[in-house]
Amino acid sequence: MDPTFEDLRQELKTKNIGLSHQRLKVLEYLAQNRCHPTVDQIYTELQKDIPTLSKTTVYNTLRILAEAGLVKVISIEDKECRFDIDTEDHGHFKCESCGTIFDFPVDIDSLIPEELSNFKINDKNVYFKGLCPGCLSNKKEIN
Amino acid sequence: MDPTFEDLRQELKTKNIGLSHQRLKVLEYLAQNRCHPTVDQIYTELQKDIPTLSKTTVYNTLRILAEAGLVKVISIEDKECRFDIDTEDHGHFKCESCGTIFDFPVDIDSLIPEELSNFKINDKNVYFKGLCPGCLSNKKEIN
DNA sequence: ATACAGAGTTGTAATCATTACAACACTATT
DNA sequence: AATAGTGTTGTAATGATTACAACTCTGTAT
Ligand SMILES: [Mn+2]
Ligand SMILES: [Mn+2]
Ligand SMILES: [Zn+2]
Ligand SMILES: [Zn+2]
Repeated sequence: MDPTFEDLRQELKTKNIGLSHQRLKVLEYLAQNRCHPTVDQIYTELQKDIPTLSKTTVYNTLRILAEAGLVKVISIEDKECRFDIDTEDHGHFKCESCGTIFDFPVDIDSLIPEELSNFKINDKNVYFKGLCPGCLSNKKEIN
Repeated sequence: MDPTFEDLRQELKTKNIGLSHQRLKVLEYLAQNRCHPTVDQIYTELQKDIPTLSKTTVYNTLRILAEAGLVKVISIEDKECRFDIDTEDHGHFKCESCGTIFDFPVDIDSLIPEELSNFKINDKNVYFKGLCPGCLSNKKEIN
């Protein structure tokens, strides 16, 4: 189900978006690191490969990919966006202790109420916050 | 169901939070303006009553109220927080054209999957984005 | 009354992610 | 070689939020 890097490359071509080296690298990074990275993580990692990379390019690329529907922007809070190559509907759980963001399945469409029948829905988000099992057991050990 | 201003005042007292003039005004504003205002909206409006009001105080107050569970912070995106006096579970729809945030009912608990049974959930959010009926019909008129 | 402590408020400066913008590089076409 | 178009880069601006130190207010102990 998860699209391969090649699938994504093909989709860019279809949408007439130039296949620059930097764009492909950002896309590849997202395809291989499905941990919902921040701009800074992407930038810092790719800089190892592309020493001249500019953070502006990362921002530009992510905006283009998001507009093309290839990545989803996740704004759980933090005023620091995260990016998800998985654009299928699913929920996110952010651990308030370790910061990890977990995916979980959600049948979002089943909860659209009658009241929204006259609205045009473009984007659906479900996210929870709390503590993950790992951090919960760490806490127990301390007590 | 909606708590009155007096209920809220009482709850502050119970939680040993000082009932300063500024705090009560912020609380009152939120109780009377259920449009999910921004810090700036709250600040600008209250300044008419309290000319010496500082924006820092608004930030401080909202943090205290949020920590006490009296208001809910909504971070739909925009890197501009909004505040909701309604802390019961419900969904939010943000119109991408006029910016209005609508409430809608959601049975959030019904969609918590098995996979999260070992997680401690502190905060649940559902929000959609798109176009509201008003903006949709405006668009039709133009075409 | 005076002094003192604690809580709350205020204004200013810092922080930090994001955006704007202009110069530069790269590629293809004439 | 000149030109145009696209993409990249670095720097400066923006804007919400936070840090911080000075000030005010109120109640209490001396
Ligand atoms: Mn995800
Ligand atoms: Mn609401
Ligand atoms: Zn954790
Ligand atoms: Zn609208």
